[in-house]
Amino acid sequence: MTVKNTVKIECGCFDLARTLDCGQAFRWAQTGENEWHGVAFSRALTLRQNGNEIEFIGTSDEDFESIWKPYFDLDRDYSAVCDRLKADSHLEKAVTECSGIRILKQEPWEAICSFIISANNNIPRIKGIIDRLCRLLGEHLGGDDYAFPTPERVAAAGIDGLAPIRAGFRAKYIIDAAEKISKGEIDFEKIYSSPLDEGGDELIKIKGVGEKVAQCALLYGFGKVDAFPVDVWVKRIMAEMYPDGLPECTNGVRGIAQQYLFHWRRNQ
DNA sequence: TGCCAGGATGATG
DNA sequence: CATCATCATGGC
Repeated sequence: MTVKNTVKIECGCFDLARTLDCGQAFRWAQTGENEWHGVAFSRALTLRQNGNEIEFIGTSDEDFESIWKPYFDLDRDYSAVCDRLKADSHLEKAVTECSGIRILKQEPWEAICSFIISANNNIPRIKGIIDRLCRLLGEHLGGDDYAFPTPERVAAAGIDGLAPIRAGFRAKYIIDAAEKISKGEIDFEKIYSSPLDEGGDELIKIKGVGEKVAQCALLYGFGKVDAFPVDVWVKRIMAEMYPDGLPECTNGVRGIAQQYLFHWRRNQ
């Protein structure tokens, strides 16, 4: 029997607000001055930050180890990663001004679905659509918390069943993803063990998953920290910063660099 | 290549 | 107030 309690950690390079609200995950909401609440892996969690101290409220030691540690990428040395990124004069600004962003390792299906919804969309509405999807089809976890619905539930709902979430033209893509994944047509093990482009090819079998969504899913859903959306990176941000191409220093952690740049640009 | 399919939201004029 | 672009697409 697991006991719910509060787990406290000391962790530098972890800014709760930036990590939870930088456009990589869409299910966290600010509930207080330094307090956030959300659901991942069918578990609700409240987080509080005080300087370097982070409290994980309402979890168990087991869940902290098996779910939240990998979810918040707590075993990665972000100080080392950020130092490496800061060696690049262009990234330095973004990493310094937006310090403390960690890459969340979300559930693969949730990441795929979330980034399908992100196509030609904006963050407030992405959040709204996902919230309605979870309320409509997700398991009720008590209180105001709902799990992200299983692909089976979503597939069963069908395009018409998704009407209330108001996903627009994306509904048919969500259903295609739910169907293919619930039938086992997408080989998750292969994605985990393959090089980036092969994993991307597997994901692109899903309608609504293009090159960029595939890279997002690899980064946020499969922990492939070197994946990043080439188009967004190069054309939007890097074009001004890097007329001569990508900096070498980000090899190995490009996804992390991308997230810092994305958040930095959003705050300009 | 460019546009559009839903539509809400924040930025901007 | 109006108008515009929006984080990741696909089909015409």
